Amino acid sequence: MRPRLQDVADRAGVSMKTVSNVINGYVHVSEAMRAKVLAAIDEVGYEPNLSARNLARGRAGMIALVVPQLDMPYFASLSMHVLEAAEKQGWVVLIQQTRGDAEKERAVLAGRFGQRVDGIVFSPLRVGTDEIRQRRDRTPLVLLGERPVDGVADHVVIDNVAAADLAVSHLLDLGRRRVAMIGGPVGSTGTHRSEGYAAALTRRGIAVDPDLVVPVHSNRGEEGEAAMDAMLARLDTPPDAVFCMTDWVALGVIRSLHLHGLRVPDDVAVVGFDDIPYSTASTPTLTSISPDRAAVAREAVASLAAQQKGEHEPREIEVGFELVVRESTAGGAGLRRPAGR
Amino acid sequence: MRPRLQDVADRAGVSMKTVSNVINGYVHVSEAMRAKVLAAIDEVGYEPNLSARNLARGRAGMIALVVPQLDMPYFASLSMHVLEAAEKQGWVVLIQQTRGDAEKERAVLAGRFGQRVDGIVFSPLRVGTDEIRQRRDRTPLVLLGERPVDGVADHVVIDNVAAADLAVSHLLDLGRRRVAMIGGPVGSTGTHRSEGYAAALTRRGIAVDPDLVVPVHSNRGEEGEAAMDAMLARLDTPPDAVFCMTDWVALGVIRSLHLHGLRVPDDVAVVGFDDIPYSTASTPTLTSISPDRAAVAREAVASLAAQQKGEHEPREIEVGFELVVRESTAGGAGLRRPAGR
DNA sequence: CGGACGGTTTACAGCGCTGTAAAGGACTGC
DNA sequence: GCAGTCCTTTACAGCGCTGTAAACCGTCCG
Repeated sequence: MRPRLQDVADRAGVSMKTVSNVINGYVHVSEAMRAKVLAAIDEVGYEPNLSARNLARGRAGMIALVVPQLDMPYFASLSMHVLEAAEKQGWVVLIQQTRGDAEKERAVLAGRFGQRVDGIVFSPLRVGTDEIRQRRDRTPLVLLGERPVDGVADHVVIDNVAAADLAVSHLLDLGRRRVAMIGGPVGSTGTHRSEGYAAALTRRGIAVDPDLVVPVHSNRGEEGEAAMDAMLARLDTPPDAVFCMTDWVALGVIRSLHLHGLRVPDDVAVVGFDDIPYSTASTPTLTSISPDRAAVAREAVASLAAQQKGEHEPREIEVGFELVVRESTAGGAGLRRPAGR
Repeated sequence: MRPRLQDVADRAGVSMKTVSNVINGYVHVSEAMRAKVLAAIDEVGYEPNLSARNLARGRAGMIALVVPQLDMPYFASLSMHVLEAAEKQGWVVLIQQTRGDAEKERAVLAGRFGQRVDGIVFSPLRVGTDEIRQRRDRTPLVLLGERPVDGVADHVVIDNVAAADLAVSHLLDLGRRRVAMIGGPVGSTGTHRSEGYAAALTRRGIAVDPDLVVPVHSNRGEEGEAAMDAMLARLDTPPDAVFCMTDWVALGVIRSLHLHGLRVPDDVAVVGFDDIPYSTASTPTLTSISPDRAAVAREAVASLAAQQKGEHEPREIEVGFELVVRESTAGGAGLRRPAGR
């Protein structure tokens, strides 16, 4: 079997607890003792058993991150940041995917992690306020994303209304007037962004034209392309700008425009949302709303830490975003990578 | 405190072990007893403590997945598949990033997971055969990726030489003769792919032209774009095809070609590697080598399961790939999504 | 020189669960 | 009616670690 604490203790001729003290960096251990124990640890090749430690300590040293799907660029990037933020807190991260399955989401709330984790960072697509309120599990929980939570748990978000408003206002500032939107308002994901879209137009005295709004049912590029195709087939005059719910959709939209002989941004300017890494590799590079994902991750982890320390009043935590202007709205002249990273 | 097994037992008026049997689906429990216990579990709101269970069972029910960086599309997608394959085995997954840091990679080998996991899926960038051979930790380990491992541990790979050969042969089949390569051979990542590139050319009696080979130092699109820019600046006649080490690099290359007024694929055909999701959203869509990631994940998890059952002879496990032909080599006529998904 | 004191080490219980082995009951066949 | 058998339930130790409290030990001070 693997060496245990007791084996090290025997080897060094000390008590188990002293070895434990050395391992955990307890201060009042003499230098001689420390050296002797460390040597013994090395000799027997000891590694602590974390299950046992967790049981004894009553803490897991681990949090769960629950996201819809890891190969979606937004969640991949977010996960990366959560891993980093958690590491700084001394937590390792267990990742779980729901694929938007309501049953799996409920299982998360029902305590499927069984005290194996000290907290849960959860990005739900299906479960709502009621189900969250009724959960019995006491594991600290923090929610991400746009679904409303009505103060039943900590919630980290960006102001999607303001972000969409900023994106659309940017298009209007460029002189565009027929601004289409691809990707809303069906499904709650787009609700806030649709709201921002409408707000920006209304402020300039432009009415929302239903002909210029096409919903998509996933965030895939193909969906964006098909939606743009459909819109162009329907209209006599194409829009002069498009606001897209996500960057991936925007890439599809650009593709559609290109295949219809429309130039981006000369004929049609395009803005995306999320600022995925490929924004700078596409042709043209993509203007996009860039949420501060690092901040989302940091705040989420901080929330769990606070809850673990006993904080219990649910908070709504807002983090920043910025508009990164690239070729798909600003064009190519001297702007090959205008505000890129 | 949270309810424990004993609390449920008291409530139901049975022994702890019977409750345990019910929870673990032990067969020889009478229906009446099962119902009584389940009711008690529900009444007190019991959830098993997994740390305690793991300690008692001597198994963790968890594996670690160690990758360089989660926001790289290849690893994001791979991670998704590993999560799914692990779930089928009843394992949850702890994810850790190394960012290619040699120290962190060594820590993985040194047993930093301390029996908290039943196995490790590791995609190393730095550590080599020797370090792996010398590790003392006995946790089952399976390696992914192209670094050679000389039979010191299970290893899941695709045949990168054959894959690159196939990609380049495809370009040659199209009648291209000046086939450039972006992304090798510096750094071991590209070695096999470079080999396949050379093999395909040689087989047709074409010599490798060093002027047509530009290494890149990361897989970012910007690097690909810069590399292509440099090559075009250097050459009198541009290549008529480019084989790129990754899709992301290919997107940058296409961008560079576009900005130099070269048409893809009419003037220059482009092939990528990895088949990232955006391959179908770019303009043009991208021809690419598509490794069977699901198989990689499946085999990796199966390897850990086998090792846990006592299997000890390290194996080299090869999984499949395919060439997905899209617009960047086949062009647009009737081929808008030629061999897409 | 005795007692108080602070630094250092130890003994031991217990975290919550499961494996083992054995006890308890019901049923079977002779 | 009794032993043998099978199904069901229980008792208990122990997984490997840490927290608590107490023991130990040398030093300092009055």
